[in-house]
Formats: sequence, structure tokens, C-alpha cells
Amino acid sequence: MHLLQQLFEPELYTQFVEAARLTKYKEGETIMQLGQRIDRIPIVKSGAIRVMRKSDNGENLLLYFLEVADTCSVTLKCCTGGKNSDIIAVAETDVEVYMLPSELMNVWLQEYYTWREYILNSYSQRIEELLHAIDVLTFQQLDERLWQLLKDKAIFKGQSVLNITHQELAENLHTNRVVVSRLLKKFELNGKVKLGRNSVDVLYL
DNA sequence: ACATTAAGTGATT
DNA sequence: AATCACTTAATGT
Repeated sequence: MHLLQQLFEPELYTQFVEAARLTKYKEGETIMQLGQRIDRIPIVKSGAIRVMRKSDNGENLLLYFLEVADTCSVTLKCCTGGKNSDIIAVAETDVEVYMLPSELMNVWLQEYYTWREYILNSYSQRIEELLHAIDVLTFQQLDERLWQLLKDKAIFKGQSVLNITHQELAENLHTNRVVVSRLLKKFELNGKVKLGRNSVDVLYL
């Protein structure tokens, strides 16, 4: 049984599956650039999405990941009122996403207890993740952040070998490519990773 | 063979 | 930890 089916009361789940459009994205595909109006709310059925903040110079700072049954209602709502603050969502793995017409969001808030629970939870969860992101950004050492990122990516992918460049990792962490290269080199000397061109093999998770 | 891109390195701030 | 300048290595045409 799918996690969403456990979360929603039966009647809601039936309606949900009927009203939502299931969309699939391949790994690396851009799912949405925020800044434009969105009329559908994404809810992850399978896979993972990474949500990033695009900085002025076009680099993508990683904010958080969306996993199974997660939704991005927060990001959508607060960014539609919008500035040109660009938030971008990219498929971290191959991913299936339910796209729910946003009108239903409000209707169901009144009608279904489990929907209210779900949306409220997702809000608080999202806020916690953002707070966590700030903590990490201000207090955690770069080498710890890099290591954590590698582990996350390996776990989402379900395998230890990541096909990624040092440049991309650097952008996710909002740092410099040279710094990442050096840290990775250090990890390799410690036996934590095995490096190759366009690849990082995360040895112990 | 040449151009392009990824990654390694030393020196400086 | 960031930036610069340069080298080396891998890959595409």
C-alpha cells in the first residue's frame, strides 16, 4: 500500500487519485522554476526532488529534498505572491509526481480531516527543514556538509557511485569548485570515497 | 590533431 | 574558505 493511502482517509484517497495527474520526470529534469504562476501542487509518489535556490550568479544552492509523500505547498504558496526570487525544483532521481489542481487544496482543507493534517504537517516539516538548512549553513563545517550531501545523494540513488562533477557539488553547497576538489581529495585519502572523472564513489554510508 | 571540459595544485588574500 | 592562475588529464569532434 502506498504511503499516501495510509495518510489519507479512503474517500479522500479515491478522490485524490482521480483528480491528480500523475507526471513522471527523469533524473536531472527540471520540474519547475518558481517565479511564474503555478496552478498545480506537486506531491511526490516515488523518487526524490531537490529544491534549490538560484543565486544571482546562476548557482544553485540546495535547500532541501522532497521525498515520497512530501509536498511543496509552502514553496508554491509563498512564491506565487512573488518576487524574482528563483526557486527551482529538479528531479534528484527518476520521480513520479502527482500534480493536484490547487483549487482542491482549499476545498479539501474544509472537507477532510486527514488532508488538513497532511497539509499542516507538511508546512511544519518544511519550516523545520528550512531552519535546519540555516543551522547547517551557518554553523556546520564545509567538509561535514559535503559529506552529508554525498551520503544523501547515494541513498536517494540507491547506489554508492554518483555521476556528478565537483562543480555541481560546489554549487549545491554554494562554494567554490577548488574547495570541493580539495575536500574530496582529502576524503579519498581517508578512504571515504573513490574519485573518477564525473564520478564519486561513496565508500561507506 | 585540436578544442573543450573536468580535475589537480601552488600561491595569495 | 575563496580566488587566481596555471597544469594535467579525459573526452568529444
